Amino acid sequence: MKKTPARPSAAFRMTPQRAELLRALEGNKSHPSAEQLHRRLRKKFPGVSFATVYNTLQSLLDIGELAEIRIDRSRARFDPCTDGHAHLMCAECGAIADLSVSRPPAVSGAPRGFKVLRCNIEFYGVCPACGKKAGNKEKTLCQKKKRK
Amino acid sequence: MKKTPARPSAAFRMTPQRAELLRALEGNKSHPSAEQLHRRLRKKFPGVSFATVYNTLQSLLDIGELAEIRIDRSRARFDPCTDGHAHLMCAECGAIADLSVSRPPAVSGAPRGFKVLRCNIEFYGVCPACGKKAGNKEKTLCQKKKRK
DNA sequence: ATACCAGATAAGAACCATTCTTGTCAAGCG
DNA sequence: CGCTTGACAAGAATGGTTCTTATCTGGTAT
Repeated sequence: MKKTPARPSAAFRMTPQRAELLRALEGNKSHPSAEQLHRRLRKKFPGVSFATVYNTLQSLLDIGELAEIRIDRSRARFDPCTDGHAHLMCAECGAIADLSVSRPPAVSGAPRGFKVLRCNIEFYGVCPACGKKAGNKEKTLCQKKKRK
Repeated sequence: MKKTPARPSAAFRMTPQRAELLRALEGNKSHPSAEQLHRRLRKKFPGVSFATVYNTLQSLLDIGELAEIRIDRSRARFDPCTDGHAHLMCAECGAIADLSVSRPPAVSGAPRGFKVLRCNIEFYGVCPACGKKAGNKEKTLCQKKKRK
């Protein structure tokens, strides 16, 4: 007469597609976007749809096995490492690097009664490779770049 | 034979629409979205288009008179105060409050050669009003909320 | 075993903030 | 005055993400 728990508390159900997506994420330090993950997944499962990628990513986010990074204004990026580290993104090529926060920022002016749940720290800059390129080319080419 | 500077170095050209938008922004601590600004602007100029709002906002961003805030994942928010303060957003109602950073975070692991240009610090939480509401209602209602 | 059911998948439509395009207009300058 | 530049309006286009609908599948209860 129970409500048929059936699957143990609706845990993450493993499927071949999901396993491959997990494999693509495991230890991945490149902070891939949904599109990149979809491309990679399609190599093994040519028929896999974008919805499957988004659904799986959402499930992983729900169970806390994945972090969504919003440092890239034009699309979400994902990080299998979920400790609350900071990120540094190259404004030119979009590469994202990890940073560990050894000392959290001290803030003032926090409205009373605001319950803080999470903190994001993001840095924007120019990566070594792009910095080198900028040394050669004129800067005029890099100005209006908004999306990749 | 000069390149006809015409207007003094392409400065920000004032128009009634722009003046009204500036008025809407001046001292505005609510971090409005483009849509909110458009609504407000339409009260005085019913025919004003979204493109005008975006164009003007972009111009203001270009000349550094406005800051774009990305703490709200679903839309850009704007802040007439451009010093690099931090923000705190209520995950329930979307309200954004200001915070001043009295001590910048210390980070390690920064890749060599990365030239840092800018830093964002964002906090997410629950504002006093929503915290009170959550005390009454069940939490089940607030789970899937993604966009307003 | 077999029917059932929750969840997974595929395909594509829908959504929506933002950007782009096109044409028109106004203002400053020569 | 005509030219040039930039503002404006209207709407189309873009593109990442979400939603919908219709199967499919694998574990569970009977």
